[in-house]
Amino acid sequence: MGMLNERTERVLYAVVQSYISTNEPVGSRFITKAYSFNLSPATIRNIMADLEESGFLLQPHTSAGRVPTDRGYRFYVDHMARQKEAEDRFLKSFILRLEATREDLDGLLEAAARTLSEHSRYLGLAAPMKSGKTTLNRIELFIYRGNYIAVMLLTDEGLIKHKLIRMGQELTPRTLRRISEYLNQEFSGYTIDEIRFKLIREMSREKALCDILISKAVQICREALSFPAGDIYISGFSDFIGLPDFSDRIREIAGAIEDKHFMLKLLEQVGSESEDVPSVVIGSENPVKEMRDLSMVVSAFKQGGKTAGTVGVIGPTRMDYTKAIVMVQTAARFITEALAR
Amino acid sequence: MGMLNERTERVLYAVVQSYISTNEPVGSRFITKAYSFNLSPATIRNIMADLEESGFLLQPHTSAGRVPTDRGYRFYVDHMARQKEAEDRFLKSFILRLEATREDLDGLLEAAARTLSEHSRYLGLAAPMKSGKTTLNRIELFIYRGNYIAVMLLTDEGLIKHKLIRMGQELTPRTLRRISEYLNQEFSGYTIDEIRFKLIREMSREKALCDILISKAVQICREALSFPAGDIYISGFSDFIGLPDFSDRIREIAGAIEDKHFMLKLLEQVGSESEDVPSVVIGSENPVKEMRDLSMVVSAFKQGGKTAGTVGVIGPTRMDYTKAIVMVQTAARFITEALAR
DNA sequence: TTTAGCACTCTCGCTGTTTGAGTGCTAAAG
DNA sequence: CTTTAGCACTCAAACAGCGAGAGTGCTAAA
Repeated sequence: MGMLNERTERVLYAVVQSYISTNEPVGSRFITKAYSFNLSPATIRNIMADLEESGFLLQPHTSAGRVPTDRGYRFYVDHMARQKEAEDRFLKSFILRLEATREDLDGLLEAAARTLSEHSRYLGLAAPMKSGKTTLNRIELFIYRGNYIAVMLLTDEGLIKHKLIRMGQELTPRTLRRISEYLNQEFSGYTIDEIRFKLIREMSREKALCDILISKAVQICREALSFPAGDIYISGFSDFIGLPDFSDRIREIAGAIEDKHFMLKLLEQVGSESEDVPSVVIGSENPVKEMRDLSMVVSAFKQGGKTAGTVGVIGPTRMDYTKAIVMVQTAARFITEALAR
Repeated sequence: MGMLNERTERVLYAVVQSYISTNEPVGSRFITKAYSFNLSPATIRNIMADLEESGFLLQPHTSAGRVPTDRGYRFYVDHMARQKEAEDRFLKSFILRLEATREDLDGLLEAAARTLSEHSRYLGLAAPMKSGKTTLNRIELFIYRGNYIAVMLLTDEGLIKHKLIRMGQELTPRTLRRISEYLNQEFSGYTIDEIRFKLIREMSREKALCDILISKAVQICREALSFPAGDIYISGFSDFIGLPDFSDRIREIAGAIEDKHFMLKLLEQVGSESEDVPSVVIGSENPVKEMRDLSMVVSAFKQGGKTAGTVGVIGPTRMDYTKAIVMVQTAARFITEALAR
């Protein structure tokens, strides 16, 4: 599997790199020149034929150059050496950008997605952990315009949500305060999922108790927790869609990207396994079939030891993996660090 | 200007309608058949030649059918009769959809944009009034994780914003409450713009007073008001971009749409004049040059007599104006009504 | 094992041709 | 004076044929 002799490997690298930057099938002659092999085109052809046989390359048609297969990219990614200098240059502008936005998690993630996309020209992504896993720090309630209640949820992770709830009748400030105290006492420190669970139990008990106050509280909390899908920041749409790779299928891909729910699930599925180093999913490896000819580089960022969300990049299979990996990794690290402060 | 004889007008309508639905240049023969004129193609040709001379139609090339000019669309829009039945059908599903989301303004607008785009297959837009014009209902502060303050701003219009602010040192709950009281007393009932103005005055006075409390308060308020551009809900990206009209220029258009700041300014510029009936901007009439071959239908919705925001649709110049106008109008009315409750 | 040489294949761009839709004009008919 | 039939004309789009060029695989010599 990982067994290619030195020379063959070099040829594979050359093909991948060249194809990544030009998007043109690459021929034997070109390789000898551009990568200064001391070999004749014929020899390269033999090597390429071998590489094709073992599934790392393929020809779009008989008289064209070779193009990497997904497997070829995979080999490239798994064996390539890190480019240190790219990292440094990127790191600087990245930190510069993010440092400027000392906001809450949302602001940070939005900036991350944008920076990622601007530097890569691919699609930049950032999303906090599925909100169910976040733990509630506290919940605040106010009366608003008589018969509405404004709810503000704060989580330990810096995520903030608000919601307006319409009430049947008006509540006095005093009742509201009591409700608020009850909710905080009962639910602070639990994750949203746990709270949802507890709420269900509470609902049944509540009937028995017939305590109107608690009933109201539970009702408010239920409504407040009925979030829409969850946040995800996506940036770089236009550059991405302008890429020559998808001149057909634009519609389809645009549709997938616009569906935030879908993207979130995608991130979640791919990012789950990642540890310190970003995970790379190449074309056909993608579990989601709509994404079969796209690649993703995704990494998780943490807070207090726990995974707190994901950042990443989506691009064509011929994306610049070296750069993408470095960028995503830097981004994840930086966010982790920023959250730790 | 509005002087075309009955018959000529009918021909113009036929061309516009046909072109809107097929996106193909329309010929004389086709018109006679499809719209059952009791005239020969030759006659129609003469009429069309007249229409071309007066600038309502043009030929893409000599041997092709005619296509409406922007002026042609304009005439069509200004003179067309309302289609009552389309309205009713749309109204029902629209209300159904929006009724389900009894949320705050944000939720309402998002639903509106989506409904608009789904029913039109164009780009659906919805945005609240520029936040500077909204009036502050109240401001709430809490301590969060020691050295952060969570700020929640509520406006009279149902707009809610939150922000996390990092403080140099920790504040006691008591100080915070006093700050909060000060801010509410000082700023409630003013518009955000006014508050910004007052803040500047306060800043200078503050130096003289040397009151640390007020100083802190002002600082917090300043930070809290440093919003990003403002919200706008855009929906239907993928359908829109898949339209055959922009198969080239996709990149450019996608770029413009992605730039929310730009879109917001666009809406503001176009929507300002609209009263009860949506305003229609056709292609070259657009003040913004990037949008010169797109059309927009925009309407404002109100709250308490004042304009509270805008909804609209963007499509190709050959968009279905009848439908778009009815839809946008219904949407605006419905939102106005929903806000009144 | 490498390489030169050669025949072969296939895309791409160019050219010319045909087809068909649609026009404008003219002259006859209403 | 208006409408219409007829006809010549124009042009885009579709198609076929062709040559050039890039790239290959194979064979035989170095």
